[in-house]
Amino acid sequence: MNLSEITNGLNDKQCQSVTLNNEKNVLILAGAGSGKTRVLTHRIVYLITQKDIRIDAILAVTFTNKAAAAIREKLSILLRRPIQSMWVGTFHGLAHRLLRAHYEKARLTSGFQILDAQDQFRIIKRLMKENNIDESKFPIRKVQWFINNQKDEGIRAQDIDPGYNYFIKNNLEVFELYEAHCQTNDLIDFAELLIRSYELLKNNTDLLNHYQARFEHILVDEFQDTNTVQYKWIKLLFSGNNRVFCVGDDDQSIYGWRGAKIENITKLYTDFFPIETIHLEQNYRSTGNILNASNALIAHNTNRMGKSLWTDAGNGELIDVYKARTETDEADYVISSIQKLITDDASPSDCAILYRSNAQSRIFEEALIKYNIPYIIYGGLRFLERAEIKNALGYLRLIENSADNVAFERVVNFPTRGIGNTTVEKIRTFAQDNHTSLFQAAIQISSTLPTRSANALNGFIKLIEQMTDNTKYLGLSEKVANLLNTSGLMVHYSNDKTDKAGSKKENLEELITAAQQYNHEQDSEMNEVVGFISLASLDFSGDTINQNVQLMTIHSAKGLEFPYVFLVGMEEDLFPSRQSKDEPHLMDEERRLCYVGMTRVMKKLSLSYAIKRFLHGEFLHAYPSRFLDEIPSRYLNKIKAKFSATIQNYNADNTFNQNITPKSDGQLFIGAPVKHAKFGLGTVLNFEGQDDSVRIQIKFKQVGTKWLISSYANLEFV
DNA sequence: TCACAAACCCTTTTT
DNA sequence: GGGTTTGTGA
Repeated sequence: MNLSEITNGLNDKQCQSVTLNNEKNVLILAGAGSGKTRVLTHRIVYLITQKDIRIDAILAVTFTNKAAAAIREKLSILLRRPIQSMWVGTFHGLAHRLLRAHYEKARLTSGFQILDAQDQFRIIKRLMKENNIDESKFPIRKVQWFINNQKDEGIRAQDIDPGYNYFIKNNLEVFELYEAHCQTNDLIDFAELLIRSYELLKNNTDLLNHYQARFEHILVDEFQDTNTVQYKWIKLLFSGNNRVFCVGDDDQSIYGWRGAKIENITKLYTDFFPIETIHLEQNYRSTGNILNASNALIAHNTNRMGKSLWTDAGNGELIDVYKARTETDEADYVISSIQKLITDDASPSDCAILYRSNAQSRIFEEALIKYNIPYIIYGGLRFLERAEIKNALGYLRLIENSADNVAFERVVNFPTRGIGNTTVEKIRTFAQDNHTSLFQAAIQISSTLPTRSANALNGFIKLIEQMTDNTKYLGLSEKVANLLNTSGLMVHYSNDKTDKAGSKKENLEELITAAQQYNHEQDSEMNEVVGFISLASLDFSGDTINQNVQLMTIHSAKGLEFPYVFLVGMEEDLFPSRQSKDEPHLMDEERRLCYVGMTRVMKKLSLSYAIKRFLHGEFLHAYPSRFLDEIPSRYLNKIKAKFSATIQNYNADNTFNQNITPKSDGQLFIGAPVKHAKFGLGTVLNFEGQDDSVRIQIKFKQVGTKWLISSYANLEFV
């Protein structure tokens, strides 16, 4: 590959960034939409093809799995060679990889498990209960928050001096209990992944030397989002003989509440001296009006490093600002605008609705259903965080590793099989006293229990042992399918009357599909099942290819772009959030968040707010967000009159995804009439995927619109 | 021990 | 409004 192939299509500044002397540390201050990910990937290609850097000498770190996957994909296309040995991933993913590879040195066993936020909450709750710490005085969420904050700072319980602070003293007590519990049970929470892998390297000089020598080039994306431990982690890996290439934008720092430190960018100048800085300010995404408005907004922040985006793309349309009477009116306005766009040939997936908090999604979801427009909501309760999925994974975990106590607790009496709290408490006590796993404890004490409990418990033990035997030689997805049936989960959710739409059962079926699609190669340090389970806790980004209107928080929209964006709920106390209004630095972060939201837009931005909103069970008066006042009105088109939204049913003949070719059997097409055993007659609205994983959206006459997996739904084309 | 109903709580953002 | 905990009766 020659140099011009790499720099082709890059502007001067981008080109300069990519081809900078490889003996230099580099900081790229890159504005929104200035092509920073592009620069990062092309830099890697440059190093490998022009400077003969080995593929496994590269370490590239990002924050989201989505971003890591995108970089990986781009690299394999550009380099046309296998890149498995290159470390590209999230901080959490790479830390996990390090811990798996060196678990003994990290004081872990090979079966250590990752705790997600829910698991962590449960454990803290139980520890507090067991130790008679009053939940009402010390809310569990706050305690959890305290613990995670300390860890994000790299601080352990032993490092804290509570002084005479009553609250810190109590939090600290739980922190100590929690640390001990996790250590004895081999549990690692998100923050622990980072701190533990940092300590691993710090305390093992030979290991550190090895990785320092191996990673000749360390590249970090979204540097403004690094927290203290992450920064220390990078600094530790930096020996002075290797080089860093950091990309960041201080105006897009929106994770301060999670411990991210913007100051880390400025610390680069001293800790990684000398470092070359390049500014990327030409924006390729948005129109002039949107950029000028965004620049004007962010200019209200103090302490910026200073940067102003520009474009040569022309002014484009003004930004619409819609004043709604209520949140229902707002939703109607947004969805009917989207419908118009679709009629004018836009794809639903070109449209995004962005909001400050997840709770705001519901009203838009309802309106989308009313208009019959396909949509997808990111965030909220993600697929793999749902109870039914976690229960299923609980069985998988227990079969894989009978010492997995978190999984044991989760499934021992689910579906209910007569093993009550009293019995579980006895098992816990025995396990604790004899330093054994809950499963082993259950086996040993079952004979000492009253007959009824003993029978129930023995039934469970037999079930797990049998499942372990029966699935030993099965592939991952068969394993999952098998355990769903033998555990009784499938039957339980099939009979679940509260699950009217059958969506829990559908989710379980989808889990089998997910297992089928799981690509094991990228986690070769682990066996297939462990890899899948870890993925389930670290990566919940589902498929992104779809034909749906995108709904998400502004936080999760970071790094993405959409032709049409509706930034909704622009009201004081909502956005900016009420919790931020008394603290200037929090308000600055809200403003950056607004800036991030606005700069996602390619063509047309609509802002909206309601003057009356039904919130927490009552109607509240709302005032327009201060951010609206901070945008000069010459960029705005204020729509004051009530939008006359007429609700029309979305016409299925007016197809919006004709670019998807139906399968050759010709049965599946948009508008096709189908029959489902349970839901009755319906019409195909949309579909995605291929072969066995085809998902079809159907509008049923009786039960409304649903997404079904065709291989399970047993659809009849009529 | 379990199922259901009533009461009670919260309510920002996420790897 | 909605998810979770608590209380009650079987």
